[in-house]
Amino acid sequence: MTMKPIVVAVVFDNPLAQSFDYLWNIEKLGALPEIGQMVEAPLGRAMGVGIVIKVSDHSDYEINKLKQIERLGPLPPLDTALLRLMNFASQYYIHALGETILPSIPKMWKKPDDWEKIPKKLEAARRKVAATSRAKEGFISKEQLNAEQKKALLALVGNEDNERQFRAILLQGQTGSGKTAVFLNWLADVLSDPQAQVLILVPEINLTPQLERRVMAYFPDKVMSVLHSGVSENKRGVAWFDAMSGKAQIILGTRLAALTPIPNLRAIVVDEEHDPSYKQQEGTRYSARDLAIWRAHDQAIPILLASATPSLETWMAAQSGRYEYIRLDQRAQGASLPKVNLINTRDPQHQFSPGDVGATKEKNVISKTLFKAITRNLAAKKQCLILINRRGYAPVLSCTACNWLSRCTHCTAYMVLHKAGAISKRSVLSCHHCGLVKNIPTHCPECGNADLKMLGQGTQKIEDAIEQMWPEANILRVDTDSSRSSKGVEALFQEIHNGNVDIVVGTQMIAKGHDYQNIGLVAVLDVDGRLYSADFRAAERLFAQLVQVAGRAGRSNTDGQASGDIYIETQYPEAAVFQYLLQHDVDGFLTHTAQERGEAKLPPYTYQALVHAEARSLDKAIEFLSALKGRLKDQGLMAKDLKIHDPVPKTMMRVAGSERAQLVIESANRKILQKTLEIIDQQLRQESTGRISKASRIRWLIERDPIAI
DNA sequence: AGCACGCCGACT
DNA sequence: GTCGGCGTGCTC
Repeated sequence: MTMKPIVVAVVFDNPLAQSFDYLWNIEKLGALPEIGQMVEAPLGRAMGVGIVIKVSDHSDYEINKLKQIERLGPLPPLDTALLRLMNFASQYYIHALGETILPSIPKMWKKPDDWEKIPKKLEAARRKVAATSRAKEGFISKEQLNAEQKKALLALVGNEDNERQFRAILLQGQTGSGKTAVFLNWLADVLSDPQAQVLILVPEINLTPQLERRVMAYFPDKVMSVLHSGVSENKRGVAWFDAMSGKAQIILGTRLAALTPIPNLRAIVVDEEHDPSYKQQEGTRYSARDLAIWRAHDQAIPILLASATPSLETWMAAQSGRYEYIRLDQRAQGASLPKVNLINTRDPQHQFSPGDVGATKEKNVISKTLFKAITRNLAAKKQCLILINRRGYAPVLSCTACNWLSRCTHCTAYMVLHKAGAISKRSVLSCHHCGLVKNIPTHCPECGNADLKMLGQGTQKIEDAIEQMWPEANILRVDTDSSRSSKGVEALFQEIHNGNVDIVVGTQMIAKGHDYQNIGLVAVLDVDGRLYSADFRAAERLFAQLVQVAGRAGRSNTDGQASGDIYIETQYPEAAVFQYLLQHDVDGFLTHTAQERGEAKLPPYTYQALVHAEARSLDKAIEFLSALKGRLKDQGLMAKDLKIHDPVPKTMMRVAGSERAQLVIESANRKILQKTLEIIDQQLRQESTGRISKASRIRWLIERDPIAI
C-alpha cells in the first residue's frame, strides 16, 4: 500500500500567475499543512519564501519531480478571511496572487535566515512598549459631545440586529465638526468587547502621529498597532504580528494597513475617505478604501467613511440610500468659516502697472491685489501660507483674451500639448482620454487672438517672485524636498509654531493635518492647470484641497477675531469649483459634478481600466497598444458595452529614459470590463516573460480604476 | 521577478 | 585569445 502524498501549492513574490506544487513531509516539518502557512521552499536555483494556498493529495505536475517544502515560517497561517481578500484583490486588480500577498507582509517575516531571531525581536519590542508614556490628548467623552454629535453617535452604534451585518456609513462633516470624536466614541463601543479589533485607515503618514495620540487618549489600556511606511521594518513587523495574533485591538495605518490580517475585525474607519493617496500606485494597484469596503462586506461588519468632501462615489451611494448617511453640519468649536476671495488675474485692476511698488521683473506672477493683502497681513504680524502647485500637469492651451481652452471635441477632457517628435513630427494637441490628435491652432478659434498660452506653468517663477517681493520676510519652504533634507516635517512645523516664520511657501502638504495658530492669510496660486486638465478628476481634487485649506485657515480662529482669509488667483473665477467654494457648498459642488459625469458617461457612471505600456520610444509603446487594440477588435471583443479608446501618450512622458503610453478601456458593466481585462492579461502574458513582451521588449501593466488619466 | 545559460564585440 | 553585453527560457 502506498501512502497518498501531501501536496501543497505555494505562491511567491513574482509576477507569475501560477502557483508551484511541493511535497509536504510531516516528519521533516513536524506539522500538518495549513492554507495560509508561510514556507521556505526551493525555487529555481535558490530558496524562496511563499504562502501555501492549497493542500491536496495530487499534482498536475509530475509528482516525482516535486521538491519538498524546506521549512515553516515562525508564525501562524494567514486567516481565511484575509486570504479571501487577497484573492479578490489579485483578481480584481489583475495581479498575481503571490505579488499581492507577499508584499503585504513586513520584511522581518520573510527572511528565513532570521527566523530563529524572531522570538527575541518580539520580546525586545514588548519591553519597549511598556516604557512609552501616554499623553491624554484630545479626549472628548460621550457626554461632552454636542447634540449633533450625540445624534450621529446614536445612529452609528450597533444593536443586536445590525452589529454583525455589513453597513457602509458616510460621515460627512466639515473640518472642525468633530468627526474624529464621533468615530472614536463609536469605536469605544465596538471595543467594549475585549476580543474585538478595529481598523482605522488614514491617508498619509503626516496625519498618523496626531491621531495616534488621540486614539491613545481614548483607549489607554488597549494595544494599538501603527502601520505605515514611516515605521521601521522591525517595529512594523511586530505591529503586524500583534494585529494578526489578535493582541492589538486597534490597527491604525495608511493604505498598506488595509491588507493586514485582523482575525477579530469588527469595524473599519476610513478617515478622509476621498483622499487619492488611498490608491496604491505600484505593485498591485489597489484602492485601500475600496478593499476596506469589500472586506467589511465580506466579513459582515460596519465600515465608516469620513470626510468633509466625500468622493463622488461615496456621496452618491449615500444620496441614493445605498450607504447610511450621517452629517455633521455645525462647527464644534464655533469657529467661523474663512472668507474666500477670488482674484481674477485677467482683470487689469488686479495687475501691476509699470513702476508700482512691489512689481517684479516677471509680470503678474503674483497679482497686485494679493501683494497688497500679504503685505498688510505681514504688517499685522500674522503669518501667511502660500500654496503652490508643484505637480506637473500637462499643459492645456488657453487664450489670454477670451475664455477659450483646448477642449476635446469628442470628450469632456482637455487636449494637452505634446512637443514635436512624440506622436507626430510637429507639436500637436492630444486628448488623453480618447486619443484624438489635432494641430495646434495659431490663433484662438473663438476670438482670433494670436496670444495662446499654456495653463499652469511657472512654479519656479512664483518662488523667485515671492523672495523678490518680500526680501525682509522670513520665508520657509515646506515640501517633500525640504522636509527630507532637514529634520522632517515635524521640525519645520515646529518652526512655524514658534513664530520665526512670516511666510510659509509650500505644496499641498502644508494644508494637511496641521493646525496653525497665527495664520492670517492663505494664498493659493497657480491652480488653473488643475481646473482644466486632461484628467477629469482634477477639479474634484482641487475642490477637496481648497475646502481643506479653508478649514485650516478657519481653525486658527480661537481668540474670537476674524479668521484667516483665503485668496485664490485664477483666470477663471466663474468656474464651478470656485463658485461652490465661495458658498462653502460641498453638496452643491458634488451635485454639479455628478451631473457632469453622468452626461459625459464618466466614473462613477462607468468603470475604467488602463493598459500601460513603457518602452524606449513612445512610438513603440503606442504601436504595441494599437496592435493590442486591433487584436481585441478582430476577436470581436468590442461589444457594445465596452469602449476601447486609442492609445495616448502619458502625461509624465519621460521617466528615466523610457516613455509611456496608455490605452483607456471603459464599460458601464463591471463584469464585461473584468472579463476583458482578464483576456488581455492572459494574451499579453502568453507573449511575455513576466510583464515584458518578448517581441518588442515593452513593459506593460493593467490598472483597474485609475485615479488619474 | 531572479537567475543562469548562451552566443557576438572590445580588451588585458 | 577572454570578459561581458543582454536576449531567452525556466522556476514545482
